[in-house]
Amino acid sequence: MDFTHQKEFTRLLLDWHRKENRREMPWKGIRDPYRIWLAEIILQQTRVEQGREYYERFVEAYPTLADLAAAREEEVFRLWQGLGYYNRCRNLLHTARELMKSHGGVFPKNYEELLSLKGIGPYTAAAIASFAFDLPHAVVDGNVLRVLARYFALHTPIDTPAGKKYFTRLANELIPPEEPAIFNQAIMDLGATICKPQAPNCGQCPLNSFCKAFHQRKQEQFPVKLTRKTIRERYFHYLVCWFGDKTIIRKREEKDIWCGLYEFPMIERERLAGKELLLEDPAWKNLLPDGCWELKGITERKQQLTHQLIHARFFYVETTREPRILSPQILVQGKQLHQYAFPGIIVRYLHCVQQPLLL
DNA sequence: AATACGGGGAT
DNA sequence: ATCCCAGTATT
Repeated sequence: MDFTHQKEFTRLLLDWHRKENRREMPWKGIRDPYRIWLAEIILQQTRVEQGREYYERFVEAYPTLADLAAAREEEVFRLWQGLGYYNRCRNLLHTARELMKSHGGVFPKNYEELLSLKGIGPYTAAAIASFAFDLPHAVVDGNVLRVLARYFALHTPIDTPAGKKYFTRLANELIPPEEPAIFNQAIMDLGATICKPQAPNCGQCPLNSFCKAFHQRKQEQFPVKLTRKTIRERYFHYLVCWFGDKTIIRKREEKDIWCGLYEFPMIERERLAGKELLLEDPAWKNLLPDGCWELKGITERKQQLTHQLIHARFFYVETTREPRILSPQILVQGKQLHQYAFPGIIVRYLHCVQQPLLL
């Protein structure tokens, strides 16, 4: 590959990082691979400010890999509640246990073995390899893609496997083998603080004298993406059935959104449905024996996900007889609900509507 | 190669 | 509303 001003890129970036502001983060500069790993998993597709408190929470609850591996899954998911991308949480625990069981509780010290672990992809493997072990692997995240696409004015789309490979190879040409961690830290800091997605601060960018996109005043046109978007609309109907101070929940195990979280008995339909149709459905009818229940209220909420818009309708019902639970449903007390992790749409519903029952 | 997977902040 | 965030797994 032939790129102009490669040498200047690395030199100016490191010079800038040596003197300029660095964002303060609890995981910055640490060498413990466990905590680096934990931070990187939390930060996948997550803003630093959103992830920070989750990191603190996890370090407090599980100071070491062994502590995390020994934790109950329900508890770990409860700590993760609200962060999104819940497979990260499942893989986190899986890999913690895998490391304790098959690796003597020690992180592998090379890129390939790190990459083979569940939940660790190219970015996270490079982050652990460089930050914990000083290995010369360049991280390639959204910041890096943007900085490189602009500096070299590269039209290669960043959101394809081929594009990722292309930018990864470039980043690995630029990284100085003697201080990979500093380089990785610096390029992400630059992307986050100066080479921002919108309205980049090119005027005070340390690289502006060699930045090809800036020279063309086209910095906003990079990076190039193959935009595609289809939003699916879904209609969830929840039965919030109270028998005294107890209600029914179940864990979402299917391969779908919110896998691993809990929810109320739910019927999905092509469109919003009324109580007449839903209460005829065997799934709910069997839970509510004739004549001993009463519908007390209906609440609607929406939640926008990346590729789905969820319309939820909550049916608040009280019964005078104990519902006939079918596995994997469970009957829990309202005051125990806080032990389980729920999707945001349910958390907000409970918070606003069901306060007295939760105490 | 395309798609799914969350939730929140910034504009 | 739209974009994007210290990405990864699956099909």
